[in-house]
Amino acid sequence: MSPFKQRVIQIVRAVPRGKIVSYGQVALYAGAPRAAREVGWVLHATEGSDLPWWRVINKAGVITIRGALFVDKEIQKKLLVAEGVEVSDSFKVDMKKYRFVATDKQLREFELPEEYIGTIIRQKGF
DNA sequence: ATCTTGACTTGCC
DNA sequence: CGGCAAGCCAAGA
Repeated sequence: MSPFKQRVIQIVRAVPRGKIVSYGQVALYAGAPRAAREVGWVLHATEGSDLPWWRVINKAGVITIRGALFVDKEIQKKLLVAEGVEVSDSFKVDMKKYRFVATDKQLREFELPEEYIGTIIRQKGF
């Protein structure tokens, strides 16, 4: 398993109940700012594990799950609603309200280079 | 090695 | 807002 995958898993696990992160955000925390699509790939590949994959959606706050065999938008919506996250009929979530932002301490636990953490902190919006 | 395919993002109308 | 093209990068074929 690649280090990237390991980090993605670790990061997603750090997302608390009722909170949401975007793929790009996870990619950023994982040290690969432009690897958002790979995050989706990793989640897909780890289907069946205890990973809270449903807390990862796209940046616009929309559930964009595609072509999954055993999971679909409805399932994900249900899982989120069960945690107290409001999901609209068009599968949209209020990111401003539910977005999870990693603390400095957590970022350090992700074992990223010190200067890279500075880069992340400098990033205001995603 | 080369080409296609995404559970994505960003920028430009 | 909404649609579209390009960018990105790992996996599979």
